[in-house]
Order: sequence, then structure tokens, then C-alpha cells
Amino acid sequence: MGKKITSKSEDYSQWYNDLVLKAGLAEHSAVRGCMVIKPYGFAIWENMKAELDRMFKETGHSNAYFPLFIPKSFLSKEAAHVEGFAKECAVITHYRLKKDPDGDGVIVDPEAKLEEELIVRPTSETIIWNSYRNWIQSYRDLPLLINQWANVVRWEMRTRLFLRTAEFLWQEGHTAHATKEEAMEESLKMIHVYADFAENFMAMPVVIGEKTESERFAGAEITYTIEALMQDGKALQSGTSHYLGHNFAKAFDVKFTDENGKEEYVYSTSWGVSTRLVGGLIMTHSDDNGLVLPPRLAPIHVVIVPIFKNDEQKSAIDEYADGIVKELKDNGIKVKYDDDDNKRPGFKFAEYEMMGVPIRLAIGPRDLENSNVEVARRDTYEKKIESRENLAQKLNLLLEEIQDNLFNKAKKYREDHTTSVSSIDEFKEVLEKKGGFIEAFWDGSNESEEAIKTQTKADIRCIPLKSDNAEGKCLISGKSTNLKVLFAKAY
RNA sequence: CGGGGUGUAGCGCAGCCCGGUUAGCGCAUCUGCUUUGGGAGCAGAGGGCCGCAGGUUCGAAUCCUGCCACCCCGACCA
Repeated sequence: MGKKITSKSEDYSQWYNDLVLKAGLAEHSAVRGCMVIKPYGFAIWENMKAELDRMFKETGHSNAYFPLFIPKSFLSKEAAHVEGFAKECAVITHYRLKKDPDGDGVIVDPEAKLEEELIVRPTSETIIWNSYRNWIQSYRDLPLLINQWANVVRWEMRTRLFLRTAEFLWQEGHTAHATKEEAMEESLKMIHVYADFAENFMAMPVVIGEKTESERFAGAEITYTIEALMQDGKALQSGTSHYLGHNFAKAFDVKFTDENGKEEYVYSTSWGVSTRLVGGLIMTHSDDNGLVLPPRLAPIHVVIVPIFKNDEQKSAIDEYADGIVKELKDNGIKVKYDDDDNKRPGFKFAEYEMMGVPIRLAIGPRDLENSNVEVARRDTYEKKIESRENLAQKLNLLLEEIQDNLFNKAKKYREDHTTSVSSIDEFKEVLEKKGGFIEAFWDGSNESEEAIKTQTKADIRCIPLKSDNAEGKCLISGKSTNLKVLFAKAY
């Protein structure tokens, strides 16, 4: 592991890249736009996944798996949907290679052309709804609440590790309901599940809101979003949930017979979060010394570093540490004892700071003598000597405190970087000097939205669900409106 | 996909402009000894298709052409 990463203040993008690489989260692969998620980064994703999966099941959903490939014709069944994804689809045209007759390599066998091309899924609505047609006949089959964990491909022009890669991992929920009310409730419920996860596990405060028409998912009637503010003042769309109305039911002819024997189209929703969340996690808490992880998602909660001068001391510390490791494990703390003699303590301190381990214990001869340990927090760098008594209990409390502190710090940052403005000049000034979220009134028109976007490069992140319904004047048109929306530059 | 930059040992770089012995340096690695409370010291050793493919030349890391990848800035997106 290298020594230093670029400082945030010097170059935020570079800081982010350095951090992802140096902390061993991910690296670039041989394939353009695709990343290799390394074990430490994947462990964080697995922790996210485990918790989200639990939350989905608690809200009545089951997992299933649908194919990676989608017949081209499926994608074109829903007009808005095709248009939205057409520009970034990978297409399979052939199914066989053969030896290059003119060389050593292989070439695509021109004889093995597919009759109908297959699309690598950018999202799975179409292939799933094609199955749902057969699954749903009666109101007794509803609601149908399915989630899938999968990879998807969106051929992006410009990629960034975790934040935007050509292939990414995500979950996509796809539900079918008998009534509009129920489907709308489901889409709202799931955006709240995401918000709950973001705030309570990632310690990343989010604003729940609705997307404007122009920012809506291709094929949705309503798109809800959770928006988080990163440390550089830019917003990150971190999860979305869509009310799809009848759009996919009609496109795939999915009808059910209701209690009265009448045939009706079903109402649907879809919702997803991706490995982008890992990027959000990094950019919410980390600093110039590396990653800072909230305990609830950290692969390692506590690392123990022994400090010794000779074998005799080492074995005494080993014994002392073994007792601590056992006690912590028994109390649900994920602990690592790093007794690697090739690295000196200072090196390890820096290394685990880079990796964002929330708590570090150092144990040396002095601690042994007094039955103490040195406890260092990653989030505040605070160090203190604690007695060995009830250590697991103390550390569990400390982990909770760190979790809370990270959330509160991030929330304060967001509050400090959310500014209300009443004129376009003020808007531009705030955006340039301070960044962050900007609250302002909007008349609801496409033109005004566009105008602000072209003038400022910031766009409407969402119309927050929590609103005071106050009246004000649109920044652009000056018309009276009660739409107070959140603007920001976005990732 | 447009503009700019980069690619030489696992990592970070020098060398390239002005072609010419055996391609260097720092970190990391290996061996040994000494060390260990914030990124250790000394001694020795190993490690290179100079991004890939063509071309020019007696001779290419160096010059020319094409390609690939990555980074930054734009347009598009979760």
C-alpha cells in the first residue's frame, strides 16, 4: 500500500480515485469502463446487500433471477423505455467464434449470426414482465413482490469507479398490484426503505423526493429518489423507486381477473440501488488519510496492533490479545488481530486508517502491565487508554457513537450546504461560491427547468416530499407557485 | 464522442526534444542482522515484450502511422 493520497482540497476527483485504489476497494479492468471490485470493496457491498436483502424480505419480497439477455423486440415494446435506454445498450449478434483462417487468433463466425439480436440487460422490466404475463391470472396472484440481485450493463461514455461503470451490480425490485393505490404505496414504501438504509446503515443523510418529468425513469409515471450531498457540494442520486402505472402491463399484456370476474391490467413498480452506493459511502465520510466507514457496514470493526520489542513480549501480548479477540467476537464485534512482524506499528496505523477501520486498539508492554488498551477512533482520531474491564461492552458503545457521529456530521454538512435563494443571480452566486443544495421556487414548467440547467449547469434533483407548501415566485418566470425544489450540480 | 494529458519493474517516476555500449532512480519484494508506543536502519539479491501493432533506419524506449487503456475538462446517464 502506498503512502499518501491526493488531498481533497487539492483535487477532489483525484482524491476519490486515489482512495478507491489505495484502500483496495476496486481497480480498473482490461475492459473499458468496467471495474474489478476487490475483496475489501466487495465485503462492503456484501454488507450493504445483506442488510437490504433483509429489509426487502421483511417487507414481503422474494428473490428470483431472470436472464442477462433480453430479446431486442422486448425492449421496443414500451416506447419511452426504449428511447431511454437505446443509446447505451450492448448487443449480442453472434453465438460462436472460430479460428482465424489468416492468423493465430479467433474471429466471430459469420455463419453464427443470431436471428434476433440479444440485448445485455440495462434493466430488466421487459424480460420480467414477459414472464409476469404467465404468472398472473387472478387477483389471488397479486400482489407479486419480486426482487433480483444482478449485474446490468449501460454503455457509458465516461465512467468512474463505483459511481458510474459500464457494468454494475444492483438489485431491482419489480412488483405487480391490483390497484393503483397499492402500487403507488409500494413505490413510496420502497423509497423509504432506501432512505432508512442510507441514513441508518450508511450514515448518509438523504432527501426523499420526486423527480421532475424530464428526470424520470424511462417508462415511469412517477420516479422517487433519494438524493445525498457529497463533500464536494455535488448531489448523488443514490436510489430510485418508480410507479409505472399500466405502462408495462399494457406493453406485455399482463391482465388479471378481479373479484367481480372483470379483466383488468395490473399496476406495477420497480426500484433499485447499485454499487454506486459504495461511491456515495466513500464521498460522504472519508478524509485525506483514507476511507472512513460507518461501523454498521465496516468489514472490520476493530483492529488490534501489538507493540513489542522481543519475542517474550510478543507472546505475552499474543495471549492478552487472544482473550480480547475472543471476548469481542462473542459480543458480535468483527475484530482482526494483526501480529504481522514484517510491518511496524506506525505502518499498520496508517494502513488501517486508509481502510477506514472504525476502531484501532494498540497493545504494548505498558498496557499489559496495567491491564489497559489504547483505543483510537478513526472518525475523530481521538486516542485514549481504557481498562481491560468490560472491553467488548465499551467498544460496542463506541461503535454506536461513531455511527451516530458520522451521521450527524454528514447531516450538519448538508444543512450548512443547503441554501434558499429567491433570484437567479443569488442562485448562481451560491452555486459558485458554496455549492451544495439550493432551494428555490419553480413554476413546474419544462422551459424554466431547462433554462436553469443551461444557465447554471445545476438541475432539479428532486421535489422534496416534505414540503411546507409555501408560496413563492419561480426563479425564471416569476410566476407564483408552491413548488419549492432542490437544485444541485450532480454526479 | 470532441478537446487536453499520460502509458518505461508490483507502485511512483527520470531518460525521449537531439536514435548509438549492459535502460536508470525511489518505494515495494527476497536474504541476513539490528529494530518495533505513528509510515525503521544497514548490507546484499532478484525483478523490464520501454502500452500494443506496423513502419523508417546499419541501429528505435527515443522518429513516423495506426490501435488500446487510463486520467482531466465538456455533451449523455444510476
